Amino acid sequence: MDFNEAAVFVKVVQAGSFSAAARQLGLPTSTISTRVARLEKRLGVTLLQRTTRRLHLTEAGTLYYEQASIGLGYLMEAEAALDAARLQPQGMLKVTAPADLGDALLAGLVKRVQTEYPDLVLEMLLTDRYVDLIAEGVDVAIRTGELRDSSLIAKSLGSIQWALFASPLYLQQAPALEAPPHLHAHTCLQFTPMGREQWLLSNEQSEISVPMSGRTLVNSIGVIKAMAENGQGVALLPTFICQPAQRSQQLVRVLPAWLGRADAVHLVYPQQRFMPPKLRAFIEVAVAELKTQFKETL
Amino acid sequence: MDFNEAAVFVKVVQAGSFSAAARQLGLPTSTISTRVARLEKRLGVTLLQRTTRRLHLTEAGTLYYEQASIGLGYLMEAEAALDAARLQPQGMLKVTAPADLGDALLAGLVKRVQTEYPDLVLEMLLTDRYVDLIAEGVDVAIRTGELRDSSLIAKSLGSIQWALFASPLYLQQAPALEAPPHLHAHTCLQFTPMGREQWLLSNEQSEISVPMSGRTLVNSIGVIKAMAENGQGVALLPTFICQPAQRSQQLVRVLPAWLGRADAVHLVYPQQRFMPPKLRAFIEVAVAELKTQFKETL
DNA sequence: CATGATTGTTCAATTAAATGAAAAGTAATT
DNA sequence: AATTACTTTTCATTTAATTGAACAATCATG
Repeated sequence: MDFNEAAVFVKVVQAGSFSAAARQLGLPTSTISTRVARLEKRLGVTLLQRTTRRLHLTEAGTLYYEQASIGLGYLMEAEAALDAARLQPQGMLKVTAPADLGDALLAGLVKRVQTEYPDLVLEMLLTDRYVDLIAEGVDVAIRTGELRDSSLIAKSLGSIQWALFASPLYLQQAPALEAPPHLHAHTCLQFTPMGREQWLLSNEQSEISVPMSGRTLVNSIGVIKAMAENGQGVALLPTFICQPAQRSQQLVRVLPAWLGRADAVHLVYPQQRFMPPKLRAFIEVAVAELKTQFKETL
Repeated sequence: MDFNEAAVFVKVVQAGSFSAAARQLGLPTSTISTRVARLEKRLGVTLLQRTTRRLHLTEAGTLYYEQASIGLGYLMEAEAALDAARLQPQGMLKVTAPADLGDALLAGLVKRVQTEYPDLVLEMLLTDRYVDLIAEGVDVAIRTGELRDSSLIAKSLGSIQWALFASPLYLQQAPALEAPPHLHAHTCLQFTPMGREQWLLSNEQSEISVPMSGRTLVNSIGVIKAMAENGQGVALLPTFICQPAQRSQQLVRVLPAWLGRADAVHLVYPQQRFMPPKLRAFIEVAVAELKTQFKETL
């Protein structure tokens, strides 16, 4: 079954002659002649009666032409629809990110992307579990930490710096906190994925492991931040998330010379032959927006 | 633009894998792979995301598939419609014939054709003028006399024998009519297309030309026959047309040893690669029916 | 964990299609 | 009536597509 023969036949009918069809299709007349003849042979009917320098569609030709031309219209429509979609970023883009990346950060990202590309629809999938992008039909992920899947393309966004925070009220009432070992005398608000046993802190000279009592563990950075603001203890949190609370003096840095770990942040997406415009658009905006939020990776 | 690529792509989607599509299409997997890749390159988009031994239709792929599969459906429908039409004679068949071939003969022909092929619709174009079959969209002609267009296929039906007829009543009252020269004493009812000047008559030994007075000329065989039956004169008419009148003794042969000309009769139709079923059916029945009506050609 | 089966991709050899040129036929123009 | 222009068809040469085989990766089975 060769649909290109049908396409040539339909064009011949529309153009009124083999020669005119050849000109319109940019093909030699011998190609037109051969393809129509081949179609007639394959179908076992005469579609065009051709003598006296003129063509006459046979009844079979008319029957075939009516259906075939509609079909070809759809096929061309299919390509036109793709062309239209390609020229501007539009449609649904599905993004996955860690649930605790920070509401303000994600809200800001969505706002900026959709301001620049009004036709884009974003579906954010915030989850702590590993997401298989291809299997789940997710276009792009924001991932922190070490990357697992080497078949994906990764684009660095910087890194998340963790640091110690507490409220001024808490610090007024609490024992002195002048070095990391003093933390064992304080209420430590632990982020469960960070680990239950210890906090690793470092300064320019050294690194220290502070054992944790494990009394307060929450797997939500937002809840831990709120508890810290309420004076319920000392928290180890991403610095970029606490910046607004620092400005309003609800939180202050504790032991500022000592830092938690730094987690790399990447955009990751599947390798594919042709980059969809909406994905390219999203990546461009996300990089511009998020690089300002995270610590520059050295 | 290569629609066969689209067909392969659509089949891959429907089958769920390249390998399954290859089996269903009877093509090697390398052909499937190459054609889909070529389609993606030509369209400039990724239609299928293919990793981990599974396929995922991209959004572009979905967009394209929806339209393309409808289009291909129409194209296959076009072929199916032709297949159905080919298997039984049906539809309109346009036949041209001389206007004066005889109502009974033509009525009989139409009746027999349509009895044997109930789905055939016959349009009879009875005319004296030359009909260009292809230009006028006529499928087949019954032609008498010498053929003009050698590009048509001709199938002999026999020949029309012209002979002298008159009513018994006329002959009772008229002068003796025992040899062709006696005709000048009679009223000769002339069929204009036969010629205005003379009647050519022949027997086994010789041929004679009888000059005509030209007083009664009509270009309708039916009218001449009716006049002869009314006793208005002697007519030179096709024998097959007069057989019923002979049986009822309204007409009798005059000078039976002397005959007019014999006109060959043919079915003629355009040469074409594939004989439409309805034309083949008509020819078969027309030959069977008409050969019994005309004198067998030696 | 090793093996076999299945997937999709790539490449050199084979096969098929496309093409330019020429031919035959017809219509339009001079 | 002769010439020119245009049509469609055919064929040898050129070009492109198809294919079998091999490869790499993954899944299912023992």
